Amino acid sequence: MVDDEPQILRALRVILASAGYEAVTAQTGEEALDQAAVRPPAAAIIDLVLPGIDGVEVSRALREWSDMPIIVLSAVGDEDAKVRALATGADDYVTKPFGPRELVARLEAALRRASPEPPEALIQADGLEIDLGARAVHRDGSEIHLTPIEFDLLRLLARNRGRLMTHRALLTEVWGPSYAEDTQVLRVHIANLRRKIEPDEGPRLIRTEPGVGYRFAA
Amino acid sequence: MVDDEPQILRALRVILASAGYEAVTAQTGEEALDQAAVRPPAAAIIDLVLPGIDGVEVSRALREWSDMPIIVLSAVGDEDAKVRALATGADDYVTKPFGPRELVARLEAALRRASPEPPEALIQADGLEIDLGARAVHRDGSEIHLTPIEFDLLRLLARNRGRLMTHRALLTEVWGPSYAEDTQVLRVHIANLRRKIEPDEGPRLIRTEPGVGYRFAA
DNA sequence: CGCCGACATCAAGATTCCGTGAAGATGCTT
DNA sequence: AAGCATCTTCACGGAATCTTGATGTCGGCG
Repeated sequence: MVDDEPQILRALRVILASAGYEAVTAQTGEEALDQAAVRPPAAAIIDLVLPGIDGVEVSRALREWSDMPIIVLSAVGDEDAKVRALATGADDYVTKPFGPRELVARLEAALRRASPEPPEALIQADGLEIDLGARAVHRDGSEIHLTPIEFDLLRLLARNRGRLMTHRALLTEVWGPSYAEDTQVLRVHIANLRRKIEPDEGPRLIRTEPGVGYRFAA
Repeated sequence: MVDDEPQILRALRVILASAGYEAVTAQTGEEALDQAAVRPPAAAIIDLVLPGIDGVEVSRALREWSDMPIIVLSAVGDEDAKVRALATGADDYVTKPFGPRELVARLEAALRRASPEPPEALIQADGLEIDLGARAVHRDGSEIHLTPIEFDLLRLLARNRGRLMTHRALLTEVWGPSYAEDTQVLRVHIANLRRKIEPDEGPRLIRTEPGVGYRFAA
């Protein structure tokens, strides 16, 4: 949120906090751009009139590198100002005074549009495809059925490709901290997983590091 | 564009035509939904007060199967009405009177946000046809009657073809967050749905992933 | 060469989870 | 008030999954 009047910022902060959002504030455009660069927010609410660079310029600068929803606030209902802000890249233009619930509703409508669903990764290795989003694994086009534990294990190993995962790390991640010492159960599930995903010939995808843990081929 | 006053429709048509858009008009919500189903427009501008079903209901019905940008027009600046419309799925809410250039600017801001490829309104899989707009399901030309919950379940699964939907995701989407743990009721409805839509032979359309959720065949 | 630790594999239980029929419960229509 | 459609809850057999114990294998080392 960017506004040169601390009073407005306080009010906005209360409104957003009660709707479950965390607010980061700035009083000038420069300050806002600096903060957004350091820690990009999910959305921006920008007052039109600011000392130094104005709200439209801030919007334009944000749009250079970000798709975040931008809502411009203003006391002026001038049509030219609205058109200019919206054409520049703002998603909405709200004139003061506004109701707090309306602002939240407009913010949420903009957020809904901006991020339908973050794309999930697709990991590939030696003919094996791991679709994290669909929770599915394929080899040569045909699906391989994995049980929940097997998939969790594979996902953990594949996300840390090339890195060595200790017995303890695998056990605490998949089974929980209370299983940290139970290497027996880990061995069984690794064996089951290997039977399903390993290629018939060639080097193994899951390598054993005796005494330490397992590693997914790089 | 949907409005019960022909005068407004004419004005809107001029505004949009001068901005380079082709406008299709309707005077009631039912008419609008019919036209949208036949030839889906790129966006919708809907008056809030309509004879019969109102603008918010039209928005909700469109959202059942479409992601098109929706702008709600209204003479009432009531905050409740705005919040309700925006929460239902509208992208913007413009109060009359409005400037023509502002409307076009808001429309273009909404279009800019819209996804390049619209989601399919008719899903087909193995002889099964799911018409999201009409909330109807057919197999081999004959209609299959589904209860509201069954249709919502099927729609959610079919929209995420191939992706695994967890119990929690299905329950929170269809029943609401408070039902997130009630897997029992989910099992019963999945069974009922399967009885109605599954082919007599061959692999199942809805596949069970024990301990995790369900998946609609890819 | 034999022992030992660590691992892989196999084969039962043990446990959890799922499918299904049927019996209330609810709400709407006639 | 009765009928109807729908949703929810319960009970139980069966299936899928997980765990556990036993056995076999391999390499290092005294």
